[in-house]
Amino acid sequence: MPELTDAESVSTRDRLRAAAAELFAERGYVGASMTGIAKMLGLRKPSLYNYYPSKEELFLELLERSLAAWSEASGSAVEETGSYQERLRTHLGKTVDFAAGNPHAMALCRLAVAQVAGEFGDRVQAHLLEERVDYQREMEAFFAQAQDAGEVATETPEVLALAWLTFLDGVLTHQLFAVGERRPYFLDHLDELWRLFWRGIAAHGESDV
Amino acid sequence: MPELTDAESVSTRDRLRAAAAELFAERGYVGASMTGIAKMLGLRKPSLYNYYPSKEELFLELLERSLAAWSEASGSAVEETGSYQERLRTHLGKTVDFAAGNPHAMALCRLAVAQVAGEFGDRVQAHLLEERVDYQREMEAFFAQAQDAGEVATETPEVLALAWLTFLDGVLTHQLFAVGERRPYFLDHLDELWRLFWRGIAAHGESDV
DNA sequence: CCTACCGATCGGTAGG
DNA sequence: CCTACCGATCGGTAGG
Repeated sequence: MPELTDAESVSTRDRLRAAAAELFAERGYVGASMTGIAKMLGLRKPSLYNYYPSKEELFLELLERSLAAWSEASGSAVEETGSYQERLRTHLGKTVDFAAGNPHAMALCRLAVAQVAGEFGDRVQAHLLEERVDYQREMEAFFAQAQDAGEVATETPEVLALAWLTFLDGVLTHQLFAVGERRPYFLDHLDELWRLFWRGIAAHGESDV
Repeated sequence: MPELTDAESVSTRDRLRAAAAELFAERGYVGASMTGIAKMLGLRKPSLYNYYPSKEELFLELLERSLAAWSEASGSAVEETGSYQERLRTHLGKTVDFAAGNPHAMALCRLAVAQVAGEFGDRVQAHLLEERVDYQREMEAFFAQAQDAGEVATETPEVLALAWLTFLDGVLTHQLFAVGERRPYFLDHLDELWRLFWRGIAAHGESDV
């Protein structure tokens, strides 16, 4: 918990986080050096340690902030208005928009899954997996409600949530491959992809309400 | 192109590749050190340079071999027998089986997308993207045929192939999160996920053949 | 296949 | 916020 001194040092802290997220995303955990991050800010390496006590702490806070920002930006599908179909479509749009606008956040999460080694890597991986399971549970609750409303198929909510995660991960992978493209080409087809997905999980012809 | 001397040195080369793939997968490109790879083989670092002239060449060959093995193991969906639905299901099964049995191959590909820096990183990324586009084109041809046969919906083959890639990437992401689990839990639901996916892209009620 | 070694860079600290 | 520095490790080479 670093203490805040004045407005300027908060601002430097923000710039530090932005630079670090960029370098971690581009080069991986080990490949991003503290010297490299400092250079992006026009500073020398030791100055960074006024803001974060170690590289590990810096990475961990970036990851936590990314997950929190993501979660906030994509909103809770359960709390939207309209049909469950509309709610999920809105949730998808928010999530994709966040990922498009914050490519580093997505890259940090991918990194954290596997490519951070040792005891620290295990902590990071466990943290991420926990968030993922929480999200999965939330979506299971959403699909259970959608099922009660007769909007989705009669598979278990667990399977429906798993199908949603599969679709969402797939879309985000397209985003990952589109780094560098100003206008990712798959975005032009997002709505068609969504419609095909929804058709797969929508309730069958007869309504049972 | 290293020259083969005798049976023993080929075997050491194979062990080197296996060890290197494992360490790259676990720690990323920079995080995996030549010393670390050598230690896994009970050798000293300089000995590795009898087999590969540099770390970059080693990584590149591992990536190419992984892609080739993957491509061979998952087969061409177009060349299977049976309905297009059956062909695609078989293709999915082979791909998932390969990924489950060769987690390092998958990890190397994820690595290569983003976390290899500099000029070498650009080469690697371009190589991978090319393979992906080739695969996408192949699947577009598959879906064009399936459409002629009246098995799939009337979206363009491009969109259908994109939907397939989305589904497949999503499934492989589940696999990525399941590293360490002896029996990835999502595999128990693979067939249900497949059915929901197929329902989304299958031809609508009336047949137009 | 090894020992010995190269210059460069790593995360982090001391001290101001 | 800096200079100066720590021991460790990096990819790679020389020479045998």
